Amino acid sequence: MFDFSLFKNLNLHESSDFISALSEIAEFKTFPKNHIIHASGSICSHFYIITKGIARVFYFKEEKDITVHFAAEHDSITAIDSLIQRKKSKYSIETIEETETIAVNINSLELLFEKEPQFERFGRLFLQDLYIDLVERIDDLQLHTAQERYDTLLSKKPYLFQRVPSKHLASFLGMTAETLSRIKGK
Amino acid sequence: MFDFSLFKNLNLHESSDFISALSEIAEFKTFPKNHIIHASGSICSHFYIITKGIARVFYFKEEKDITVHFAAEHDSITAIDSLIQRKKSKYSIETIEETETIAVNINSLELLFEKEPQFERFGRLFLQDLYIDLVERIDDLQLHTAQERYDTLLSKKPYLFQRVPSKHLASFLGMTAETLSRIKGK
DNA sequence: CGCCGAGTTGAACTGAATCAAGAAACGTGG
DNA sequence: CCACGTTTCTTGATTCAGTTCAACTCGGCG
Repeated sequence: MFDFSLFKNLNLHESSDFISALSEIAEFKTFPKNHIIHASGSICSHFYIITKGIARVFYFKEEKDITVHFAAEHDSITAIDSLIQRKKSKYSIETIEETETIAVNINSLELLFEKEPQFERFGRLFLQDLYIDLVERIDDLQLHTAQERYDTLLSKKPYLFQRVPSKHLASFLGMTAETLSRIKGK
Repeated sequence: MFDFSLFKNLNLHESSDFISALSEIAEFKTFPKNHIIHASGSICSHFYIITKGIARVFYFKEEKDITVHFAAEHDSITAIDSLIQRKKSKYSIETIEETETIAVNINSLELLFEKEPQFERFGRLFLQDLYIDLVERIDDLQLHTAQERYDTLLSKKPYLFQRVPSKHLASFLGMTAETLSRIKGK
């Protein structure tokens, strides 16, 4: 069985049955640095829990590479639009460091939800967390200056500034690389 | 039984059992114009499906009244943070016109999910729709000009421009009332 | 009729983007 | 392990979209 305690969104006490079931449809996968785990335009087949390393979700908007999500140890990562709508994803997933993951096949997960409806609960709770994250991100983008957005991210996820190229941080923060550089220089 | 065909997020063919169950925990409620249905700082007890009228979700950020959601006929409205986290909401809900709703008690809904886990599916599908909406909103705010955001909303929900005061549209679009006025004036 | 909030219009200001050029870091092959 | 070319980062000058502030108009309602 996999060690799902590595995944912060699961509460082990409440969900050991689910974890057993999950283990049966999961497998270890390791990817080298700067590797495209999932390419946009295809349906994303897996949901990944990162046990080591760091990765990002991004897409191209008018030729610009926009990062929308970072995931490090204990985080999960997937092409969320594909997972939700079961259609080709506009997002790609790329490792930033060499990355070790527990990969859960999404079709198998759907089958599990059908067979054991009580596990739907975890799908819902997981989406709820994602939703809250997204709401905070909107607040941030709509109501704060570049400096404030930088400060917020720095306090929430300081390790990103050590491990991720600035250009990706800049697009994630909704500013140009130049602006981020100037903010850092102070 | 209530006519849930009035709610676009439910597919009647797939979910008639769920609709029967939902009907038993729902009731009609009508609110006058400019009425606060739910006040921030309290836990939101209901989830509303609007059958007539229009309402908005808003909150105060540094004294400014920010609208984050509009709902008209066939839409649902609730204080989403309260619904998800079962805690005091930072959002308020206010009618813009006289509004008729089907009100579903959230505690009853939770009990229903516990008793009939197969209904969790609807909770998940509903959240998925919300999530997709939110992702589109982030894209919009982060990557488009005020003019483009105006154009997008005008094509998606033209009726808002007839029925909602401009100041609320402006805050929803992430711009000042002055900027919106200038854009409209062209 | 007069008031007040909402909407409009103009002028000045500003945060951040763009454009440009140079410096530093990176990885790739010899 | 170094040399080279490419990408990333920094720094400066300029521009621009959108905000702020202020004055004025309009429309609804007591």
